[in-house]
Amino acid sequence: MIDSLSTTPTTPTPGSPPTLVPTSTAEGGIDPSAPTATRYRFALYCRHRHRRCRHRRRRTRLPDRPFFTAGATPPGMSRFEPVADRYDPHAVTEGVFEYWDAVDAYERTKAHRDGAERFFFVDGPPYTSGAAHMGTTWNKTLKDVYIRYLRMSGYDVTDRPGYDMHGLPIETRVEERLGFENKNDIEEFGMEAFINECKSYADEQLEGLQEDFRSFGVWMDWENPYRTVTPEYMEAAWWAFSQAAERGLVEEGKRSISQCPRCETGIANNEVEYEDVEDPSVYVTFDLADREGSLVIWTTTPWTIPANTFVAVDPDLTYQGVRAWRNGDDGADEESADGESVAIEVTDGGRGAERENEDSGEHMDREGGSDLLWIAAECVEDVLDHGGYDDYEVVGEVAGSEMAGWAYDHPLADEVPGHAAGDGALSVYTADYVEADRTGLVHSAPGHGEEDFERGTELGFEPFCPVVPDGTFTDAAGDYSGQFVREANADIRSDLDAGGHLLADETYVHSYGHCWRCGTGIVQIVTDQWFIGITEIKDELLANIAESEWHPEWARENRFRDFVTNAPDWNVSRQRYWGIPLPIWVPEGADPGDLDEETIIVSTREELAERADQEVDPESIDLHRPTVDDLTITENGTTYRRVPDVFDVWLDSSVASWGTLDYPERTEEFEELWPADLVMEAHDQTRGWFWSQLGMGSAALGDIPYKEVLMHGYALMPDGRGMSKSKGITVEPGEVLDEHGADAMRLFLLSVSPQGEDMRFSWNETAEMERRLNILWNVFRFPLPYMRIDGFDPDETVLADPEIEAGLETVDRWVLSRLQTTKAKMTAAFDEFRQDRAVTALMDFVVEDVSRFYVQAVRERMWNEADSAGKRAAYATLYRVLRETVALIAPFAPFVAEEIYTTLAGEDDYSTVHMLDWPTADERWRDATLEGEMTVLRAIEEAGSAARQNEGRKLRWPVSRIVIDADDATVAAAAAAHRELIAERLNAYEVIVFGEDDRFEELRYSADADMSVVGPEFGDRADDVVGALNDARVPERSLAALEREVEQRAGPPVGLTEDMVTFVTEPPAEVAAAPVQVPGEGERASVYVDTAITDDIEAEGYAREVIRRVQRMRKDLDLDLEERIRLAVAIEDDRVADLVSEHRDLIESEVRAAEFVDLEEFADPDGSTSGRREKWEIEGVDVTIAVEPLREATA
RNA sequence: GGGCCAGUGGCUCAGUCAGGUAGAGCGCUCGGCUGAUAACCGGGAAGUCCACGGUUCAAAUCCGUGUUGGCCCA
Repeated sequence: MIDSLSTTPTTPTPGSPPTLVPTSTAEGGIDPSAPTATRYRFALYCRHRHRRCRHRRRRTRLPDRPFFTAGATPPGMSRFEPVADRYDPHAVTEGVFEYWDAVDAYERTKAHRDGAERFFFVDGPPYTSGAAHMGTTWNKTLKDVYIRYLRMSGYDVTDRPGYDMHGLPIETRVEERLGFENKNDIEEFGMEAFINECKSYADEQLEGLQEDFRSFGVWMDWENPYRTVTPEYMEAAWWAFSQAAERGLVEEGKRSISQCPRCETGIANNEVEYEDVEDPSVYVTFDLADREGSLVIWTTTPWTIPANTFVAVDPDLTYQGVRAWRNGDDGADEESADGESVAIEVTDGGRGAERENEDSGEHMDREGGSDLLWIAAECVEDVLDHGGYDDYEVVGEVAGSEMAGWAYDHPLADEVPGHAAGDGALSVYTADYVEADRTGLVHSAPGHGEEDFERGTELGFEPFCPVVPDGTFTDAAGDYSGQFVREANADIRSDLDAGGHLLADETYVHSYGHCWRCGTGIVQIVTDQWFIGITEIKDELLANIAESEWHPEWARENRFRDFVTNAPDWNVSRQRYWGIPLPIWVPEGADPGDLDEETIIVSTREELAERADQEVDPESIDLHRPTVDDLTITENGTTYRRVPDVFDVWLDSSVASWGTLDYPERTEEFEELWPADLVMEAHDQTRGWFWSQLGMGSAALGDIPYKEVLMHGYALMPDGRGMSKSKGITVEPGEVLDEHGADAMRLFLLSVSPQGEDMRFSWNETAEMERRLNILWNVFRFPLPYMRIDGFDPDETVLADPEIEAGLETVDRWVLSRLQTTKAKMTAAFDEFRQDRAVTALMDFVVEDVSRFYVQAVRERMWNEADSAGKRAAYATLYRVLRETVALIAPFAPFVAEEIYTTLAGEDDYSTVHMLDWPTADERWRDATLEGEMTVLRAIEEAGSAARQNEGRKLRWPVSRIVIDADDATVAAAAAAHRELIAERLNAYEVIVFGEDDRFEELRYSADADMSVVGPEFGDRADDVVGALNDARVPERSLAALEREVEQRAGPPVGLTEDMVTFVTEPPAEVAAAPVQVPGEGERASVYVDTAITDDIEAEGYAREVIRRVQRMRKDLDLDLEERIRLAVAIEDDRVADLVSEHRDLIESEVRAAEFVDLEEFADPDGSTSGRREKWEIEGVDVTIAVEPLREATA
């Protein structure tokens, strides 16, 4: 089955350069050596958007096409080759899938870590029904990112995926498919045929899941998953069960269990799903046998009354005997005895009240108009309201303990003649499950309820259960024989009513258990089942919990510990077909109920072959039913037959930690690796796999099977609702892949905390991730043309070379330092299972630091044609940044990482990015001071930008000077240290910094007057004083200086105080100001931008306007980067023309103009052929620009 | 019915452990840039920190009650 998915691996070419699919087509239409051709990289790229590309991907991989072979392209050709203009996730994914196939990337990556320290990860097996939903997708993506990270960190990681393929869910799916209604249909169809159907169904689903997981780039061992249906896996379960049996933990016996009447099998507590349903809510009177009056009980399951055996009371509760009567013609909601009006809440719309009216005569007759009822004291009024009584008086009061022993008559004695009787039955007992709720007396049927069963066993009652596994009454139920229990409710209620025992008949909405698969309401019955005695080793379980480390920690300490503390014995037997058969053989004809002592529990196929009476080949036997059903064992004259049950499917996955290692068939890996280093599942698995593994591991091996747990949450809808396939409330992973691609989807899923909290899926955020990948793409493709033109060789031009290092500029050192900090942050985040923080750190680095700052800062250097130390240093820096960034993003976005890596990598590099070591912070390149300074500098830049903007001065126009007036020494030092950079970023001729000791002396201060203070203070002088205040400009921010100034104007004495004025800073004319907000520190400086225009500024401004337009035209003409042009610029303003001509050299070099001529000299004055002529308006001046490529013009 | 987790601008979340002027990205809006160009940069508006009560000089943060959502249990 798995084989059908396998591919013939291409023989790896050792040392072959990592080239993507070459860009020529099979037809050879394009010369791959032509460096400027804009060709698409992926020869077999499929443009239509398909749901999942995987099928086609497989088919298109044709090994006979030579260009699929790694290394087919001449070495070096693919390095720095042009890439698509825009990040196209589908194209990238397609190409990378093909590349991975071509070079066997996965196999090589694993082989690369052969012999390294082992890391034992165990995959929690998804159940094979249905496709991967968002939750499974999130789960597998998380597993993938950690496996990839661990591999890059040097571990040899086990990555065998698993599939949970047995069990009731698949049986019910197959039953639906075949149109079956119950077990009978299966028996008629034939067990073997049915099991085969189940197997093919599970296989089909498995295939779909495998393809789903691959489609978003999960790298696990898809060729070799563990499957719970294989003989070796089933043997792992047998072995474990036999180990538990050896410890004496396997028991058989009667238990009250939850039974699904449709599936006709017992189900585990954790398979019961609770749903709100409307049930009968009846108050029933049990007439006392040896004294006057009745006990009142309440139940929502009238069908359990035939099995009533005793009534339970709380020994410490006070019970009252009350004589109650009805007025006869009143409704139910009259006044109660104490005169207070009581509202009666009935959910049946008052039918109870009507009935009471009709029947009241009967009660009146029987009890002379009143009833004597025994009820817990605090429940009296409530019960009487429900019963429609109008008044009452208390005639007796006893403690519950005193009621013990009171006998009563079975209320359905006539209908159920075989009811429990004798030996102390039908009387009152104390029990700890009684509460002062409803009536305070509890109808107890040890043949049904779990607590009733336990208390009944204590009291020595043989459980009376007149119900068979399909939920129908047996003959023991008398009149109700053959009826389905819930359907008998109506008859039972009317019989109770007829007998005068129905005090109130209402309905009640409450949550009630249902079968997790088919949704049928469960019935609680007592049957013979097999158990693992978990409760016997509860202390050990709790102790073993402490051996595991959980993320988040509260998951273990609260949720899991509570669950384990309350866990009952594990009912592992199911009366079904599609599962691992119980390896239990019992003596033929032995009585069920006490079999533990005489059973044979087989642990392996080998053992089965040895002990079975029939010929068995341990190599080939299929352990499923019905094969094993026919095998008998005869020893010491006794013949043993297998019990027909199969295991609870939870037992299957509980043995995964050794089943995945094929233990006990193979022992070596188990001995080396067990227990698991890490498991990773959603929080529903506290009751599921985390629990079942703990139980089975402890029972069989005395140990918890995993050391570390990452417990993540559920995938929710964008609006916070839970997803539900049946209700059509889902976000389908396939849709997200189509819309945004695998990398963006993964990045979103991984950007959410994996620690216990639910994830709301967000289309917006996923789109945002795609956008950020596009930014990464742009950052990556930006230097490629320059690197190519300049023949940059990353193996020669390296940072380690002192000459290169000498050429590094501040921004280079800064971005390298930021890279180190980012690596350190990411590693720390990964190590505490917060890969979401790692994503954030990386994306911030790429977007904020590299794209928004570094690339902007180095553009000029790269564009310069001349070779320089600075340019080479920039190449080396950006190359290093990109190479490491791509390694850092590889676990998260494996496709785009590969695409970028293969473009950057050379012959000596690994063939896939995923073979790289996880980059670690190199302290040599880390400079915390520089990072701090640059934070300040960027704040200054922002302030400068804001100031420019306020003045309407574009960045293209230089400013004469920028003044930074810092409030503290750190900021002043940072600004002073990077004057040049600030000048460059803000396009200023000069940057002046003032610190604490000296101030920007051109500043003046004015003051705003507070009229509410100044007015009353100065009376009729107020106008003069305020006038003077408004005009005053003082060189320092002091009250004294202000006062002197004001006194000069308004005449002394003035006497200003602090509360009268607010100082306002007044920069000189044409100087714009803005505050500098340093992140995390607040306002630390002011920036002043002098926007006065000079001839120099105007000249350069116009020149840059011209340059920009010429560049635009080059672009429009689709000229190559290096193409020389002939240029003409005609400016219809002589003054401006003169100014611009001052910068002729600048223009020539910036736009690569080889000839600067007059418009008339153009070969084609219209610019309609090779060149272009356009008229622009720059700051109100008309400018005509003509451009033509020199090559064409001279041709 | 009980337990655990969560609730912060329109959206997604940080900040809560350790109380001290509420932050980011997206979106919106205004502007800028222009050989990264369907990209990029800057400014701005936008918050009852789920509600109520308590502790405190001071609460998004600590405590209590309630409420909404998710998971688990009965």
